[in-house]
Amino acid sequence: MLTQKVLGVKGEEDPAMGRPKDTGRTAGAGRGAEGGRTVGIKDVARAAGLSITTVSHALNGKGQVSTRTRERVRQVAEELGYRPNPAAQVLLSGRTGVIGLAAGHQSSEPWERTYRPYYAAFTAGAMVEAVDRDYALVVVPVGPGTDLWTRIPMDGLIVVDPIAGDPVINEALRRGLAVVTDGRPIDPAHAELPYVQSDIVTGIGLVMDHLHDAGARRIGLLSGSELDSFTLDSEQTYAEWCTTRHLPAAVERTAPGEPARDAARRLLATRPDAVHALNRTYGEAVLAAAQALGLSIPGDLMVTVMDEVEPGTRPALTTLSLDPRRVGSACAAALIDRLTGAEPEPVTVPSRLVPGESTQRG
Amino acid sequence: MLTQKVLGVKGEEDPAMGRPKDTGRTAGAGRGAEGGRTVGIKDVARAAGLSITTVSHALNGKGQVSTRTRERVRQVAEELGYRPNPAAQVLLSGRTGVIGLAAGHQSSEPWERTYRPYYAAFTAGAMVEAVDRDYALVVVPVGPGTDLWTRIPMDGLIVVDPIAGDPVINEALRRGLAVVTDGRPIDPAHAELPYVQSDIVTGIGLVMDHLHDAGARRIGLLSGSELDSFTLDSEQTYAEWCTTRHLPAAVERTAPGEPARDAARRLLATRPDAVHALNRTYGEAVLAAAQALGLSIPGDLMVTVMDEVEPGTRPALTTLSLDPRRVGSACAAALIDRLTGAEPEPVTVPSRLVPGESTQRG
DNA sequence: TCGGATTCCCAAAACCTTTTGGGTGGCGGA
DNA sequence: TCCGCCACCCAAAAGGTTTTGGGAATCCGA
Repeated sequence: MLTQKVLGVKGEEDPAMGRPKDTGRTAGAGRGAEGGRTVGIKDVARAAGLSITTVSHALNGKGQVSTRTRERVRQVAEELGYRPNPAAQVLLSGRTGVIGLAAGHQSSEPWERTYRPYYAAFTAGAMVEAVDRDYALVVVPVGPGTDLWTRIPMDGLIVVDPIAGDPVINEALRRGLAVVTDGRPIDPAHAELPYVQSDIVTGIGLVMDHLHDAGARRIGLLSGSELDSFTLDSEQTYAEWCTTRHLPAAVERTAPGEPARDAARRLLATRPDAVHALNRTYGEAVLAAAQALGLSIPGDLMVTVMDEVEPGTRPALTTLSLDPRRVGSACAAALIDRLTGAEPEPVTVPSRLVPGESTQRG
Repeated sequence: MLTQKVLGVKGEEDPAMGRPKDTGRTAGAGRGAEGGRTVGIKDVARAAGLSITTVSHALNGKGQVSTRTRERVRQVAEELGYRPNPAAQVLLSGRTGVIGLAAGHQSSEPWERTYRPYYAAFTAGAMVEAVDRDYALVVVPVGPGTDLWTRIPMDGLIVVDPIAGDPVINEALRRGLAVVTDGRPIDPAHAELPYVQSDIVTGIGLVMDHLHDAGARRIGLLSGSELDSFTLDSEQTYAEWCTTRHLPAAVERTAPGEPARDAARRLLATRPDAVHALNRTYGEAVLAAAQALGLSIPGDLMVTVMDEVEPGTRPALTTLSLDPRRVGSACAAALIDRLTGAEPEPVTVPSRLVPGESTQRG
């Protein structure tokens, strides 16, 4: 009886399918040099015996065109397979319907970040929001010597973690693009830009309180060399927290190009009983350095990290999660608000603490 | 001593930064209705007292222009902040430097898939490949009633899991776009398209052998309602495997719109001792249905699933992983080959089996 | 039959750049 | 002195669409 089903599966299939033995070679279509030029509105007009104007009006429901003519134009256009050239429409209207997402720091290997969970989730959130509002999102690489993005038409740009004097922002503004940033712009020249930020102040507070409650008294911070608001605010909030509690503070930063593990080693040399790391890489570096020193976790050292966790899973390291999907969504919303004339609402997205084993003593 | 460091951090910062108390309101720039129109090549020509032609030549290093003039043009253009309008360049050259990635089936909620790990990894792979070869990647939503993607200029399109008579492919071809698919095109009309595919035949073989080695003799397959090559090839390979081994086969499909759990229940009613599920959702549905029946895993029922696992982690469910990043990369490469005149190499990306607890008896 | 209002349609400008195919003036050689 | 060549530059077309500002019929009432 089971076998019957399988036969059924085999038999009732579309006859079109065959085993994949054919090679996937290239086809004929395309705007190549071959015969078939694309059919333009001009061709439709000629075929219908009408003017270009009338065809345009008929197709777009704009001007005064008799119903009969309108219908005939539709018919002819359909037969010819006419499709308006998007590039021409963009040139004319100035509106592309595309917003860009600048991925990658000027200061770092641009694409390394793409793989990171934060970017992936951010992108997904921004994409959905954009599409909901009838925009497409193009993720563009930026970085030293990468000007590809300037050659692709777009209406606005989302810049993640802007830095002081951010060249991408400057170039975008010069081009007349609307700009929204994820993270407060550091540069005073960009202070007027709309932005979305994660609630780092509260988030760092959550982490520190959590560690403190777990018994930590010498909490170190492993930070980065990038001067974005996330890093700066994290460091500052951390410092204020320590000062308020009259507890010692130790910040260590990875120099540009330096392996995170070296910075982690330096930090552990200050003998902290807990460390908060500003991203996953740094967190792993702390773990590695701790292991090299024979420190047990969480017994000798508690570790927390800024990272993204899959919803519903429990991370090994206690994690401060920034909800990047919501941040991305908010960025896209703000940018599109700006493009459509609405005043973007300043947004602060709350972060949440996901406890893991790395801070659970006993 | 620890405290000193913190003071250092607070003190040596760029004076530009301040606490984030200012609201992120909108700025002034933009091509809005306000005064500042964008400066075009015409403005540069006028300012330099030259013709448009000469300016263009000077800026692009094309025609015969004296070094002195060339330099002066550069100077003026810089001062005016001239940037060529990408839309005009696209209209003229016909080349956008953008390739699209169609996300979502015509038959399914378009965005549901975006969140899936497969898409995320696929996108990342395609994006990196595209950028390496000086193309940008725009992820466009497709689905019933979604024609947004047709309005954005691009040179080619990657279609994931094409179905019979795929409307996206047809529309793309009609527009003269180059098309590459992830998964062999089902429709005979698209048989000539270049494609990249995962090695499903080998992959299913791995899964079935693995289950068989673990003692399974009545292996069921939980499949989907989409008629793409992934589904079809999986089912067919599965059926052939069962036939060759003279073992019973049971395939159950979720009807469109039907909760996966119902199909899983139907499948378990055939009393299999192992089930392979064609995606994560289906795998979870099998687990849920098994639990409802009081079946223990892997004791009473072994479960395998097609899914992506983070490299270096061990999944709970034994997983057939398709290496979507490589697939995405190969798709982008093939598409760009096609655009640049090269003949795309047909590619088959191997899949790998990652054993988990769900098939380890004893 | 004429004027005016309608109805339907069209020519041309505009969007911005690149490229083609000259055109102009100066210089050297004859 | 004249011719040809060279160096430098430019006008105009092309690319495909939308929109502006009419223009030519047609129809109605007077």
